[in-house]
Amino acid sequence: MPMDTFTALAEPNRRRLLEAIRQEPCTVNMLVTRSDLSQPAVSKHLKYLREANLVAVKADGQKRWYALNPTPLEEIEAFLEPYRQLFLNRLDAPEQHLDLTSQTETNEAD
Amino acid sequence: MPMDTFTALAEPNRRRLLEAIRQEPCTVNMLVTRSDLSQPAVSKHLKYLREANLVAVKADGQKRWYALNPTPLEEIEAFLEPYRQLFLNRLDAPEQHLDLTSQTETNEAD
DNA sequence: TTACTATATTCATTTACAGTTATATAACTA
DNA sequence: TAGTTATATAACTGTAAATGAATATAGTAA
Repeated sequence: MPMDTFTALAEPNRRRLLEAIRQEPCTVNMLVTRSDLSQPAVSKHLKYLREANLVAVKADGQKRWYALNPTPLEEIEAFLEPYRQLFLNRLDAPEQHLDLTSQTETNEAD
Repeated sequence: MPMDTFTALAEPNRRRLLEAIRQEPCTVNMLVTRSDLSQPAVSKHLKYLREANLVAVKADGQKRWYALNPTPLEEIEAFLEPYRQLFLNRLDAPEQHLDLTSQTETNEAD
């Protein structure tokens, strides 16, 4: 049973790995170097990220290039959407977040 | 050690409980009725949601009214933000998704 | 007081997962 | 060919958490 998106993101090291992969495609060794994790630990986390379809792999000789697949994050986005206005109301600066429904002024030249 | 926001949301039943609480404040019995969970199971999940500070409780006689505290969800929002433009580009219909922050180099033609 | 209601907690069991060490496999290099 | 590199996997240990049954606690009502 593959790991779902929420569970994959629940682990902080996996979020950091995904952050690195988001910046640029990475090989396993690059991720080992940029993290505090051992190579098997990185490979195991990448296995879960693959199962959650959050990363795609491309073989290149011995190397495996891991690239981000952001599509499953839409599930998180969809979950978060109804809550967003609720916590946006609590922010200090109320001008920075725009109201979706009432769009009185055009903001295309910004 | 209290449960963090991501881990609290990793459990599907907890997400459903939070959905119910988002619609309106709920007592434990209301949540038991509206879910497939036993009363102890609901209470235990609520304990985790309390630890994650996602809900606030108000005692009212025997009843405990659970209300949503959306503030910790800002952490999820902050994590998701750099990814959003990446998967928004893949959507078919250009919906009215809000883009609060400054866009670096968005695409006007596709 | 007793009985009932609403909620929380304890306990035991099971499962899932994180981390390590060791090993396996495939590709590259000399 | 042997040796090295890159990555994956297996086996193991420890821990967190999911689940269910039983119980505890506290408020309410008779």
